[in-house]
Amino acid sequence: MPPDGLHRASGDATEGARARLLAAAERLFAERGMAGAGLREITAAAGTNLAAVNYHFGSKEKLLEALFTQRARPIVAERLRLLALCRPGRGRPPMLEQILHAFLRPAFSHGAEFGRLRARLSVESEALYRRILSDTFDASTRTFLDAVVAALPALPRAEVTWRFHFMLGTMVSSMANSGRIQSVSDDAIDPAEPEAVLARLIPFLAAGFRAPLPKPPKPRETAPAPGTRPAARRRRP
Amino acid sequence: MPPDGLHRASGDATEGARARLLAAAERLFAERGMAGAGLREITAAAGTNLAAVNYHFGSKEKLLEALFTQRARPIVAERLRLLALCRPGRGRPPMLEQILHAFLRPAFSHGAEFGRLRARLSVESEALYRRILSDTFDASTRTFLDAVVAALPALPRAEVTWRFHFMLGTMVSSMANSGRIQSVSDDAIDPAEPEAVLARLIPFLAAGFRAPLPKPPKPRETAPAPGTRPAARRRRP
DNA sequence: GTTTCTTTCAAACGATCGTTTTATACAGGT
DNA sequence: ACCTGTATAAAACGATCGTTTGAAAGAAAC
Repeated sequence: MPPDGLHRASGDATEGARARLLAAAERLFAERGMAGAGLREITAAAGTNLAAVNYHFGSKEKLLEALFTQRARPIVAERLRLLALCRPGRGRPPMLEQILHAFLRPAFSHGAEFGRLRARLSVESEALYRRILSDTFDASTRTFLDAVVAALPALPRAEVTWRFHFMLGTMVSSMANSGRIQSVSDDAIDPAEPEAVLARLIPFLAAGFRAPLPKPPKPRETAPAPGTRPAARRRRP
Repeated sequence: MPPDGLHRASGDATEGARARLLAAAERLFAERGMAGAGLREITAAAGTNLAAVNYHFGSKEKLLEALFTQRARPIVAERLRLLALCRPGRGRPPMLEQILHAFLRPAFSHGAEFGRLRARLSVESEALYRRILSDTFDASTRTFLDAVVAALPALPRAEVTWRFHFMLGTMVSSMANSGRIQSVSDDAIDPAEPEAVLARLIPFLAAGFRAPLPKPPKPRETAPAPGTRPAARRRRP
């Protein structure tokens, strides 16, 4: 019988199996996906029995939830710590680059496997995965959206929100491909080091955030190019 | 017995089953992933028998390959067509925004499901999936990288390559989340329309591409922020 | 009609899936 | 020793997986 609902959440000496299961699940979920990584493979990599996952966590899905609630906490904490350290620029709000650094650095410096796993969940459409991501990262993300909005007083909040989502996509995709960009281009580009990625990513994103406002929505009919399908069945509310 | 290797590749009147299987696979692969979507679910959605996939395509993986080689061709063709239409700006090379539009528009206007499927494969690490993406899109992508390099003569090619990868990540993530951005922010942000996304995405990316060069690599130890450790696991606090 | 090729169908194949069950080993408290 | 709760072990559960088989249906040519 399992111990209790929290499954001995307090620190213990015999946490070996739990920790090894979390590490193995992090690696294999990131490599093969949630549906692709089997419990037998995970438990074999962790050196435990097959039943260990259901005993310690309750189910495969609960294992993923426990993995996220553990790995995300230090990332979110360091983000907020770095954000609090941001000093204002010449004007009142902190420099945009500082905010972006506080947001992006913890995401890149807490393990590439977890970054790949986050990227996997971010393209998932199942409700469980979207809820896990939302529960673990939405609060701090909203805090940083507010900070970026404050740092860009010339832009309306809606526009900053768009660009913030673009930034999230760039971040997630860079985390997913961290360590392997070899395709397209034979240039020496080796984003294994988080600092090397951030040194290029932050100026790129900061310039994008500071881009002038695009022209307001011209409601004109642009004739779609030949061969393009309508691409969307839009539901009428 | 299957007809032959190409399985009647030429247009035929009785292509109903093949086409319906491709459409159903596109939707379900995008929704549940390659490992998550079963052949029974796909064939049921297509209105065919379970054995139809193995008869018409040979295997589940071959179905995915056939799906990509069919869906990617019009996208790549329209990309190159729009690129050829790009007119030079004041200087010699075409405007960066025109190039980005030629690259991004076909990706967003050829079906949201296929965009989500591309996003799924882009975070996959298995060799088959990376090869499918590489075979279908790498050639045209390299052409556009060259065009962007030519449009930004002040930047070294390596830096443009970094930013091009950032752009690919933003594009893929925006395709994956097309139609559902509702998280983070309650602002009215509805990226169902491709043109609405492009109108915001292209200025954002163009400004990022035109960002000044980041400071050259500080070759020595820059003291990392306190508390941040280089991605390793840490001991009990 | 028959013959031949193509496509569809129902059924089954072995393998693997997540989960559960049953039993066993090992603690510490009394 | 005895009991009690915790952790691991091996085996089996039913379900689903991708694939294959062999027969039946359909279509066109003769």
